[in-house]
Amino acid sequence: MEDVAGVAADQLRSIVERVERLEEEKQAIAEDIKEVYAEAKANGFDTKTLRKVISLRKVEANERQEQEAILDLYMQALGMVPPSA
Amino acid sequence: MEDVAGVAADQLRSIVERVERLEEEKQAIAEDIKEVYAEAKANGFDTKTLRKVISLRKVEANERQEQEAILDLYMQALGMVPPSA
Amino acid sequence: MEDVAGVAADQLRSIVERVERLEEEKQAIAEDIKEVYAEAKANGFDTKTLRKVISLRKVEANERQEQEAILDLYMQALGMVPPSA
Amino acid sequence: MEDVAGVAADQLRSIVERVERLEEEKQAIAEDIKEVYAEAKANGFDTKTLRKVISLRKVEANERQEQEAILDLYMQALGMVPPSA
DNA sequence: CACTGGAAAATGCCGC
DNA sequence: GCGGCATTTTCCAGTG
Repeated sequence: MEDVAGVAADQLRSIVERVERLEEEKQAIAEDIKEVYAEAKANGFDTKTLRKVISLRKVEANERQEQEAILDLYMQALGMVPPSA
Repeated sequence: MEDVAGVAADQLRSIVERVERLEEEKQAIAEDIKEVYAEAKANGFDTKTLRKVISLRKVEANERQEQEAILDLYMQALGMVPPSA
Repeated sequence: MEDVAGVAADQLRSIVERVERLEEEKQAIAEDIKEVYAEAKANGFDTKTLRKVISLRKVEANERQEQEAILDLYMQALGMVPPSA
Repeated sequence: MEDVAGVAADQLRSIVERVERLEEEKQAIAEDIKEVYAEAKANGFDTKTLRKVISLRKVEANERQEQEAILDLYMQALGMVPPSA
């Protein structure tokens, strides 16, 4: 018989490590972002406004994406192929 | 001069792009994490418990940090320097 | 009927008042806490360290809770029921 | 000699206990507020909008207060007494 | 698909 | 007055 519990334990350890590793990376990037804002502030930019601008751009990007998705849908319905991806 | 309405447009663009790039990376990592959980689930692990385990480990690490921080404070109060960093 | 623009005005007023009342109480307590710290400072205590001590105690309590929560999860996973509450 | 360290320890304990007690009360009130929102939600109100309304009222209250403060200032400058408080 | 719980963002506060 | 930190609020993903 295989060492079932041992295998599960190994898997578990692997999962936990992978997640923790990824979360560390994510955290590191979050800190990079904070640094960018700090630098921007040091250069006289208002971070609150900056955040709002970036947030707005994200919303617009989402909307654009949705519109493209709808467009693709229509094109598929018409038997047309989408431009690229 | 490249200023538009009194702000350095180039700088602004650079900041926005850097933040957006970093946020994309962050998002990509978040998706990687989701994949790990999905795979774990497919292998029979209970994701809720997994998340709790990882959360607990984080809390424990956090407590260790807090203890160190307070130790440093005590040492400062006693006029001792904390050991290097 | 007391509805204005489709909403129950009386109910709305009641909700808003209750929340605002509670927020006032909360704020009052926050000020009490500040007073305690101010008094402590006046008696020669270092507030930063005090805050850290209290914070650490909170983290410890929190970890205990997390451990109990995960224990419950394990017991559930093993088909055992947690001991009442 | 008085038991200096002992006295300080007593004071410290007292401070910590008072703060923790107050924070518990604050937390209890926070939970009451959540309950009010939950109840409101159960009655069909949109909590996000409710929060916004209450937030707006708070801002307006602040503004009113500031205006009154200015008014008091002017009245003092003119040798007039403020109405009550 | 609504709800709960946890992560992220925003705000306010304290100390320097 | 500002920078960092803690709290609070908001948002979003996961769950049932």
